[in-house]
Amino acid sequence: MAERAPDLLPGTLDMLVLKTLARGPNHGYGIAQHIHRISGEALTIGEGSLYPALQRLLVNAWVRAEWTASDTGRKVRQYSLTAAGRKQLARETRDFGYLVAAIARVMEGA
Amino acid sequence: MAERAPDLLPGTLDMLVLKTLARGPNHGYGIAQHIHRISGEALTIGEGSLYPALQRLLVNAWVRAEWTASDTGRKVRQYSLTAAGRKQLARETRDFGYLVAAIARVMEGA
DNA sequence: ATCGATACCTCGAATGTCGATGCCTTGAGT
DNA sequence: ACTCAAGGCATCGACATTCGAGGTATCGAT
Repeated sequence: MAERAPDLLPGTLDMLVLKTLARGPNHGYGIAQHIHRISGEALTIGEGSLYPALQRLLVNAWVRAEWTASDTGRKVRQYSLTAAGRKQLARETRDFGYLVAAIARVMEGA
Repeated sequence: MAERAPDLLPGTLDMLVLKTLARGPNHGYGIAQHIHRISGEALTIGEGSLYPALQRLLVNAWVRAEWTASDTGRKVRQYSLTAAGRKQLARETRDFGYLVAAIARVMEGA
């Protein structure tokens, strides 16, 4: 019965993660927090969405992962964008723009 | 392995269908064609997506269906928007706007 | 007579999100 | 000393949606 608005537009998570990593390497939790904060708390990335997404990106070699020690000596997994990831980000950004523009045309009832 | 751009932004189909019906009653095929045409051929609604969507909308009473005879005497199923459907369209349109705005904030790296 | 467009619908596979759960560490509060 | 929140990684099963293919049928034109 609930008509909940989704936390996310399905299919856009990979793009958001790539974009976040384009600002510099980051770890999983940090990525989620950055997206949450910069979106004005509108977007909340659950861990059950985030880690599968990172796996996808790893498999496609769009990101690279490395276990490192954080400033406090704690182990964290640092993700960084690859060259292929940068290309993929450009592709997804462009395609997303096309789709939104197409939807806008329908919604404006031109 | 294919990096195809999706035909649709998942989760937006119901909204597009409701919006199309807001212009007046239409039948399934006509809805798909309208969205295809007005989007500049960017959006293609497969029938395997369309009819399940129409079922969802029927179940929620956001649209009404009626078997009628077309001008050529052929039976077609005419769908039309209900009052509840109009409200739902407003909701989805608003929520979609929020989501796109939130994504834009991330993508602009504000 | 057959072909392509119109028109309806269902099915299975693939994909992606989401909430719950589990494990571990660090730091702050009591 | 103990607890508990927060940070941090990850997986699992349920659920929804899209998508291609398949199935049926009518109509107009070749």
